[in-house]
Amino acid sequence: MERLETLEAILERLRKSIREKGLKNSKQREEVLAVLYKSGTHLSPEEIAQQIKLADRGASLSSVYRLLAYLEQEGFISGLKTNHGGKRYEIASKLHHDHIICLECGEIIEFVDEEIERLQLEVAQKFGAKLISHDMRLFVKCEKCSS
Amino acid sequence: MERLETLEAILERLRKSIREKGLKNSKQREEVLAVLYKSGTHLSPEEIAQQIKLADRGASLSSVYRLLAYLEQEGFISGLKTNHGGKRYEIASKLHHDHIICLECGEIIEFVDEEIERLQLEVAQKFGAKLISHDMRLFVKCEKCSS
DNA sequence: GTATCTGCAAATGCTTTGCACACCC
DNA sequence: GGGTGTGCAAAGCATTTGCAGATAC
Repeated sequence: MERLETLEAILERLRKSIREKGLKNSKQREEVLAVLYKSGTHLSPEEIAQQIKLADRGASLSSVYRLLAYLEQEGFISGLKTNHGGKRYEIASKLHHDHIICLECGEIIEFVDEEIERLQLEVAQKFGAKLISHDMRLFVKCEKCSS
Repeated sequence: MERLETLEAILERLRKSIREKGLKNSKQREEVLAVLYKSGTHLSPEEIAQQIKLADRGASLSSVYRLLAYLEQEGFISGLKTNHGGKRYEIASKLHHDHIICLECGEIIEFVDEEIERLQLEVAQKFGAKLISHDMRLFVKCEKCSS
């Protein structure tokens, strides 16, 4: 999925947001965001901690959990519940998309279906409501797991 | 949401399915199903164990987990991951539906759009996957909250 | 300087598993 | 009677929390 911003632009937004809240920045916080940006996929907290360990002196798993919670709350990343293992995270600065999740191996596929998007708008209208956002997950048995 | 079957009919299906697999029935297994049928809502494993305790001699929490896993796999019930706490279960014998949720007042509207259902099947197929189930929530500002 | 952030280890919450006994077919 | 099912207690994971020391502003 293509990106909407450069990593540097996102980090600038992060720094500004931290400053405005009177918080303090840290290398670890930026690293978590950078790792998610570079990977482009959905990573588990464990995987993120591993990646940072490679790139740098590292971040403890508990810090990664704390940082992820903060970054998600601030809208820099978004979490996704899987059926296999725990939550996974991805950078929020991507084009809108929905998810297909394999119930057996946990693989995640991103997709957009314009027709469904249009129908969702219609459904909301039919009930006199204004559509703000949506969350759609298709749970499947993927190609690999079927063979 | 209205029910499609009586409890007795579901229990009959369960007994048949158990027989065909060469398994053995148990009071606890039927109780789990009965509790979910009667409640009509989403219950946690803990709540289910509590309910059975009241109605009967009870079932241990670990058995409830085992029974829920079996019943879900066999399609008698369906699990739902919540944001806080663990999984919750509901009887599968309800009409399928999705949810429209108002971000302001929290109102929940149930709906089904056959066209979207069809497209979801198509999307999964396009990726070579077999659709098992889906979860779709439309977040809106409802009619009342807009005026 | 001081409030926030970090790492560690222990605690927590939900779920699963090993084992001995109970029960259904 | 033999194979399933059950309850109990212990183990397993993912996640959270308390605390002492490190660090950013």
